[in-house]
Amino acid sequence: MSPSKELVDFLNSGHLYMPGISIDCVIFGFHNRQLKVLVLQFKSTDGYALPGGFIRKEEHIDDAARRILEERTGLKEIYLEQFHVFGDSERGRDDTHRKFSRANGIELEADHWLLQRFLSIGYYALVDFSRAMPTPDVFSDTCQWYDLAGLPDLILDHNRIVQQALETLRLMLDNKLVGFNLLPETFTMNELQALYETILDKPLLRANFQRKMLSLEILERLEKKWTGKAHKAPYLYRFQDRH
Amino acid sequence: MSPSKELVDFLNSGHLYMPGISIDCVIFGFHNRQLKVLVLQFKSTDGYALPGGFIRKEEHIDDAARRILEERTGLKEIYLEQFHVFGDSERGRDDTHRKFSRANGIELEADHWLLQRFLSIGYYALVDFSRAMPTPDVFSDTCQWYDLAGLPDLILDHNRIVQQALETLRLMLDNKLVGFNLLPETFTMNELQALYETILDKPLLRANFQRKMLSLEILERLEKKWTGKAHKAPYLYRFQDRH
DNA sequence: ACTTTAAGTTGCATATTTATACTTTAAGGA
DNA sequence: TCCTTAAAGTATAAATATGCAACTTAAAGT
Repeated sequence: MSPSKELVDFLNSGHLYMPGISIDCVIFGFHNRQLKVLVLQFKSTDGYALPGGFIRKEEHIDDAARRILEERTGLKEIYLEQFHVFGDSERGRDDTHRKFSRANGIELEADHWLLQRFLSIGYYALVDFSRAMPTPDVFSDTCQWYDLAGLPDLILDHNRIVQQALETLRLMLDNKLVGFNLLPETFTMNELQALYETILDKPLLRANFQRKMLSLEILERLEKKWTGKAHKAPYLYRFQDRH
Repeated sequence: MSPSKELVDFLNSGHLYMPGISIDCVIFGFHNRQLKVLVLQFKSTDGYALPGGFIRKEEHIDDAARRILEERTGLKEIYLEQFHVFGDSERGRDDTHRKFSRANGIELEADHWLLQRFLSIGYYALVDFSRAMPTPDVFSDTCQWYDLAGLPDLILDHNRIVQQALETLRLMLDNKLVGFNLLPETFTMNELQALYETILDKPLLRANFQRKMLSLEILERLEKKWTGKAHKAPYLYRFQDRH
């Protein structure tokens, strides 16, 4: 098979980026009581990977992460946070990139920029599942949501990166109180509780959860939501604008 | 002035390291109810900087940080943790390194490896003030403890790096419970409380602090300490060996 | 109307945290 | 010797938070 122009251009674009450093994004979504993560599937190979990319020579690393997030989801102004640098000494020196290129019609030179050791800065993002538009990059067939529990084997240390992102998210849930992009604009108390239960992976008591959330005074109660169900209608809530 | 051999060797050693990435260490100590930080003063200039260094091409980033820590303090097996990557797009592109080299007798070429943009991975370490042996590197006149409150102006964004290390330390104090290298082998409850008060920068109630610490079951109570003071003698404590 | 169901709320026992008071002990001085 | 002082150690009370269960409310089906 003959290589695509986009692939050739990319493989020749090493001079645009900081060498030896990449960014990988763990993009969390929430749907049907399940945490989801965006995963790419490479063209012509069976490799799965986190959305990632490189840092332009004149670009702030946070801007690079935001750019990558927007390219994969179309979303801007999302909660996005750096959580760890992955720096094994042999990281990226396996044959992942060589195999991918070969499967797409290009044999990489031994000193190609993609074949060197790479550090990766991990970022995690929380996005509204219903608003994200998963978009493959030019090297991928698909960009899809996967249940956290049903993730495929990912390349390199990407499974570990997801794991550590999740641990960081759990820690942050107690401390910060993330300006929750994981839910749509308005939501019921039940939906919020389901999100917490999914992230923390443990059941919470309904009465206590409600009391706690309301006492934090970060929620705004709106009109009731019509459900059509044979029971009392729940209120809708929205996160208060932070000054 | 003619440049030293060490300096020349170092300036020619760029090929040994990952390009564009450095490590900066915020090394905390504790003495006289004050948090201290190790700071280097460059030779022949008035520049102050955090101990830092570069990552060898085949070195895990955590090993690099440990190596730098040991070179500056002589200490091994210290609590050391990565806390943030600093990645402004212009970071390292100012004239800090050029001025330093010029003051020491070397004019850097425009494309010298030290003059490019650098990311820096921030690590913080907690060390026993009394056991550390501050040791300047070949580019520094002194390596000294400075009170956190009385830090000089540091190069680049190093003051901000210290600030963020401190914030991370405060957060971790609640969650983890850091295997405290900041104190000597044995200490009184009062000394431990003073440390907490200094890190958190707020007073704590003596009675409650004692109860809390003892309930954690991480302390071992030893014999009493003779103070010669006109009051009850305090017990000495030690952190329990972890399994 | 009566039933079913889930939302919203309330009460209370228990646990944890915060604040205050009391007891103990080492040393100094009358 | 005995009283005083000061800080360590301990106990108690008050205020909050959490766990658990029950009660009330409202929307829709029968």
